Amino acid sequence: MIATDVTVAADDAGQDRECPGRRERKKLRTRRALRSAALERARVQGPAAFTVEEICADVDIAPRTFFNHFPSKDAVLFDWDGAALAELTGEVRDRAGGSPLAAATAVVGELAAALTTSPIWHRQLELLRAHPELHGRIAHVGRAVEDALALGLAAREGATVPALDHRVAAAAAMAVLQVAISAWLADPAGPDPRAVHDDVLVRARDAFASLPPPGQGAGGP
Amino acid sequence: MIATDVTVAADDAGQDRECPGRRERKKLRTRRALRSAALERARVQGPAAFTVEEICADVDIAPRTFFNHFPSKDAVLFDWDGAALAELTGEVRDRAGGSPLAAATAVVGELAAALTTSPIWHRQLELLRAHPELHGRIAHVGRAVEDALALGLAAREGATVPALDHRVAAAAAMAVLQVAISAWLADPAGPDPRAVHDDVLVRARDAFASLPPPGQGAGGP
DNA sequence: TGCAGATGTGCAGTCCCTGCAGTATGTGCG
DNA sequence: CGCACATACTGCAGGGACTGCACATCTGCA
Repeated sequence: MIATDVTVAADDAGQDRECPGRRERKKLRTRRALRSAALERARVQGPAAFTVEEICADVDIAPRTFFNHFPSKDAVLFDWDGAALAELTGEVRDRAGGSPLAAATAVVGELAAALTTSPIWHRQLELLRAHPELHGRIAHVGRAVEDALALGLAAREGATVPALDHRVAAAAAMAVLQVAISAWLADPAGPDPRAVHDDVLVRARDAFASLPPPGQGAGGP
Repeated sequence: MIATDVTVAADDAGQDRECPGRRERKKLRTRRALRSAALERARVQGPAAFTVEEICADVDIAPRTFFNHFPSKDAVLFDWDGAALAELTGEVRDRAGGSPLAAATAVVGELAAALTTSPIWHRQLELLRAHPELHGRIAHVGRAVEDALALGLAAREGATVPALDHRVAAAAAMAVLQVAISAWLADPAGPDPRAVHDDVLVRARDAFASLPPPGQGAGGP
């Protein structure tokens, strides 16, 4: 047994939002225990080596039950449940003032800052650094976050479906975050993720500032 | 039998690059036949419903052989082989003049233009429109293309490993392409992908142009 | 023609994931 | 408290993806 209840409880203490009842709490505990056990197994054995059966034995549930909590084995490692996404959407929506891109990058910047403070995210990023082949399997998470951002940007203006500018802002912010994370993973001894994010953001802004209008192919300087 | 040799031959005639020998040609033919059969099966039955065994029967190879051509069932639908990626890298590398972002967006713009002309890409996009749940499964393709772009940008300046600005430019260009594709899929009757791409690119540039310097949170007017 | 390397194939096996049916546990109400 | 209801948990059976291994076949080259 690798993951213990102690580990689980320490992982994201304080993230306990509302407690709608014992059933919900137990479900949340099981969810986190599975995630924690999976992260530990993946760290020790490798992401491809651990099996669903193993982490189910770690948290003492039936293998069949695993798939009542997560749609796939991959999903347990990098998981953003609907509540977290909705919270992110709300955070963007409530950020009044400034352009959509300003709001999106502000929220994403705080997200980058949280990467090192959240224990779970730290473990996930360490795993990602050790096994770069996981990049592809978590791309859908980035897409989900991007959609949540775009939804928040739309809600900020009273709309229910994101406009093109909202999608552009969300995609740009996420692209910045992705590059920042990659750069930080490549050089963990360098600046913290928040600083890297701001650096990348400035570089992106400068790059677009000197961009000639498109449509005519390669135009001179 | 759904996919026929005729379909296969007509799919991307003219893409026959060098013919290094009968063995290579036969391998390429099998590869394309598998891809074509898979696309047709996915279109008719749905991406989750068709089996490897079926498309292997279509092109008359052993199921075991399938995994000598593709690493997974998902890979056969949206496939960029190493040669195509290397070609893309070269295209970026040979595009002299202008900033990295200008070079990247120029190449990506041509790529967007080719989306409607290439029969294979057309079939892939139609499949993507009919089954949006595939978005997540092809994210690694976008990542691979992004890496190829960054590599080309580095090579353009004589470097062998992309610098941060190269990664930023590649990520930005791919983010623009991704948004453009999504928008075009949502409204196929609208402008062609190339026009949508240029539109999204301008919107991204404008968004960054009015972006306040990061680090102080929301300080907009 | 003969050799070396690459490719195709069959087999056995592991693991992911699913539908179904039955049981246990938490929840709300009289 | 006791009862009905809603969820969650579990075992079972099965399909299908994917792999390692050994062997057959084919191609390029001398």
